[in-house]
Amino acid sequence: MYRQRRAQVKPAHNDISQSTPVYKISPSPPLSTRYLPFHHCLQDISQSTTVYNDISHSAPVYKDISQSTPVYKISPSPPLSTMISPSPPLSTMISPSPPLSTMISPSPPLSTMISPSPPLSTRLSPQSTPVYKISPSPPLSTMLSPSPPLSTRYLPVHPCLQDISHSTPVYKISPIPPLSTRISPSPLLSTRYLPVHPCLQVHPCLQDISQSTPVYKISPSPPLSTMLSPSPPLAIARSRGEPSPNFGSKTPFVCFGQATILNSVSGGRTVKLGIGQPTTDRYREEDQQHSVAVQALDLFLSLQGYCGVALVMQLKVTVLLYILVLVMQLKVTILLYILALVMQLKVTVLLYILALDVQFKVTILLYILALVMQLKEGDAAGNILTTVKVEKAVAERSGSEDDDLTSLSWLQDKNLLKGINLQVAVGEAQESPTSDFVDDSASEVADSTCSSGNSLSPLPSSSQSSSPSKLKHPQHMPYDPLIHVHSKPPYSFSCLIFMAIEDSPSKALPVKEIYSWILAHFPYFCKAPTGWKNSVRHNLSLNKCFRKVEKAPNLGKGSLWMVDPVYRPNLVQALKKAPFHPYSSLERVSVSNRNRSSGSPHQTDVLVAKGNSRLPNPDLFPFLSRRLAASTADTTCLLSDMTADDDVNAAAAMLALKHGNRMIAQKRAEWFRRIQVQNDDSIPVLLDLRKKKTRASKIPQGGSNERMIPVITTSPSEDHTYSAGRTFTSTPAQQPLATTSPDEAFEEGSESNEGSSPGDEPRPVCLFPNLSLVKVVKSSSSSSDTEEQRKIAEGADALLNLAGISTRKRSHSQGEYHSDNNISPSHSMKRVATRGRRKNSGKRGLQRVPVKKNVVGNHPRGFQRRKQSQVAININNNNVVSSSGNHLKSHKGATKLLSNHSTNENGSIRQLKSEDKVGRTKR
DNA sequence: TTTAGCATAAACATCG
DNA sequence: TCGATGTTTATGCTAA
Ligand SMILES: [Mg+2]
Repeated sequence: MYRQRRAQVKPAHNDISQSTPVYKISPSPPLSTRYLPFHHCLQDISQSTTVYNDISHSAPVYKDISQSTPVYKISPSPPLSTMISPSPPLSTMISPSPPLSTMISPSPPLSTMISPSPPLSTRLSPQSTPVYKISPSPPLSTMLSPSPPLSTRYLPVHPCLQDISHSTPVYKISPIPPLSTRISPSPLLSTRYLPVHPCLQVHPCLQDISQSTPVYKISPSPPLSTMLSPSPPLAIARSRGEPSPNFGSKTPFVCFGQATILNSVSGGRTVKLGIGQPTTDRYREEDQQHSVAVQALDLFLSLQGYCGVALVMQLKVTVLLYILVLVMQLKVTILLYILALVMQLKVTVLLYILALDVQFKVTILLYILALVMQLKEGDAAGNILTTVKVEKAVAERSGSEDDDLTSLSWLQDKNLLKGINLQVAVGEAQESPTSDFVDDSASEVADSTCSSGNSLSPLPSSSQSSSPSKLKHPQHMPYDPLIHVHSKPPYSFSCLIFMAIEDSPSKALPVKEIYSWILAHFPYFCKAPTGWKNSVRHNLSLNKCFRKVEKAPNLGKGSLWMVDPVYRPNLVQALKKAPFHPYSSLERVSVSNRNRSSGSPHQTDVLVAKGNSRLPNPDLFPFLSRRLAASTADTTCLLSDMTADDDVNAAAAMLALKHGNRMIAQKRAEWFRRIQVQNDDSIPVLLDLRKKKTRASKIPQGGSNERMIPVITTSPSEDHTYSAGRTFTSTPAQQPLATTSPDEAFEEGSESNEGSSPGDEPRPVCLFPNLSLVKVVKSSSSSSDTEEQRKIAEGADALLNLAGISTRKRSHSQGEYHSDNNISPSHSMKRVATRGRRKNSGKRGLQRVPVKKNVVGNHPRGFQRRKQSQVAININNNNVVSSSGNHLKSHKGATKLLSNHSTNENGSIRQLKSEDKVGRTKR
């Protein structure tokens, strides 16, 4: 089948591959930015010869492989994310022109790669026949304890290796310790192992290179999301309107249906597999190593395809590097992209492979990192950088076979997806180690209407790209915004905005920058309908968590938006509730594994706070990571110390502060201090930007000892949404200090008017039903104010500042137009005038006729309902315009209406909606 | 069924 | 005048 497809490869690809150096990855910046950078262990092996020389020169001391004593252990590489993020274009790295030494940056101490620490030479013993075995210290069995049969993970060894092994040292390449072990101590690492494609199944030639023991193992890679998310360049490029990385015919990587072996850097030949030509025949004309390589490659290719093989071989020295990358998409195109890098310098070589798949609506990326150590005698010039790319499209696939191939049926065949109906719900395949990757395609299946079936281009077609999936990314699978560009991010706009602002150095961004950030980090929006910008603005305006601050008039139009520090914890919490918040990916996997093993595969969205592991990737979110570090610590403290009733505990802490209760737990105080410090960080910015809003003028201090602290709730209902204002429930009567004008009285009441009504439904923060601001009186009796107290007081001050801000009615409240003279009085007057004009002109309110898309007959859908709701709107508007909050409160029905409306300003007239439904039902 | 949360669309105003 | 920005309202969907 695959051979057939290879025969169908477009000539253009062939031409390109022949006319341009294939190994020159891509001159196109967008594409290059997507490539993975060299791992540090790849860097400059040529210069860090210390260790290698030891090894190479002391070849005779090597132990015999027969002794099966682990000699080398290839230590796992650092988190891939650190390798990927700020990478220079790979093209610059892989370009054949520069010598390898120039490509390799200085010294990644190989010693750091090789563990345990004792020098290699000390652990090597001479042998007459230098057969080297590179194996990890722990037995494979211990490393792979709960994992599927090892045989499924072993890399095949081509017979060519056996031959070479006869004359040259054969190195046994030990498996890399699971990356996950470095990420999380989850015991269930096996579930993270990547499946091995059938073509990777143990080949007979694998058997017994030396001891009939498995030689290769594909080390599991960390979650893709953690590995691949960082690549902002691509997203940035997209956000700037630059064309998306084109894997089309101009890119040498796109060699559909053919395999290309590149031997570069050392001036090796470039050998290509001609389309439709027997690859083996061609390569038999090559020299030995190429022939071997080709044979191996051909073998793998002939085993069903879907695999990429990277082989690096050097004469008389054997290195096998093997990597599989699998990309699948249902019924459409499959792009398989593999980059394998192998460098040799007398000794070890690193193999590095990136597999990338970009596919419309279905994107599966498999990423595998392989490390191969290689020993070679003498020849220091034997550096070989070999890149093998096998890219393959199955656009022509049709019929059931396509489905089979694209629906991970081979996984089922291999019992990796036991009994999972991929067609129905691959997402159910939680038991599969590949479910994380499978689900994407599965999730896309539902709305996949793009079965063009003929799209060789890995990029989505125009029609495809115009209709990105509006379905949110499924929660049970890792999400990478840069990979799942067709899945709606599982973050709310609030979270997106929050992340954007937090990721900015100044913690304040204009809306345009927020757009840019979102575009850069979530390319989904590049092709999403433009309404999302409206949503962003809408969210900024309506969400109390975000505050508009004036910026210098010469900075252009618009304002800066920043996170209200008061609500920031809510946003943080909301972000953490997101299925794949930036700092959840790592632990998420372990949690997921845990759940899988415990038989609760569908609870993978449950996040477990695990301290610093929640921190965002600093490469991804440089500022956000720093910024959230403190809050993470706070949260960790909270989560670890506080019970589920965080709000209650927080409130208790507040009470303790209020009463000077020294009984407050040390950790609570510590947390509070941290909050204070954290807020102190932000307050100056906010206050500075909000100079016109002097808290002192609005919030009576009530004496030097009195402080008011906002109660920060963690109630889910008050996270960060429009109703976040409920967090600060305060009524004029009960919070007179916070009210200096009738307008403000209404504002406070309008936000939580039911709070003043006895018997109202309890609210989460109703531990202090009327206290959004808790007076904290610095205990005069505590004459021996400790430093801690002072800090607490400062924190209280800071929070008081925030309270001063928070107690002010925000601009989105119409009442503010009357009362807020601090922000641009002229502006306020304009607003007032505008509102009056609006009302008089009748453009709004009752006479506004929303344009509905869905109409029934000649009437917009919900016509009657709208008429009814408009009455409510009228009521509401009247109320607002007259600022007669009390009037509404006096009206029971209206109070109820406002109760709903005030708690969810966006969900306006829900009460009427329900009433209307009832009415219609009656009718 | 109700409610809250969220998204989306749209109208409209303001401003550079 | 136009586009970006900001506000507000309306409505639908979904999950709890
Ligand atoms: Mg706001």
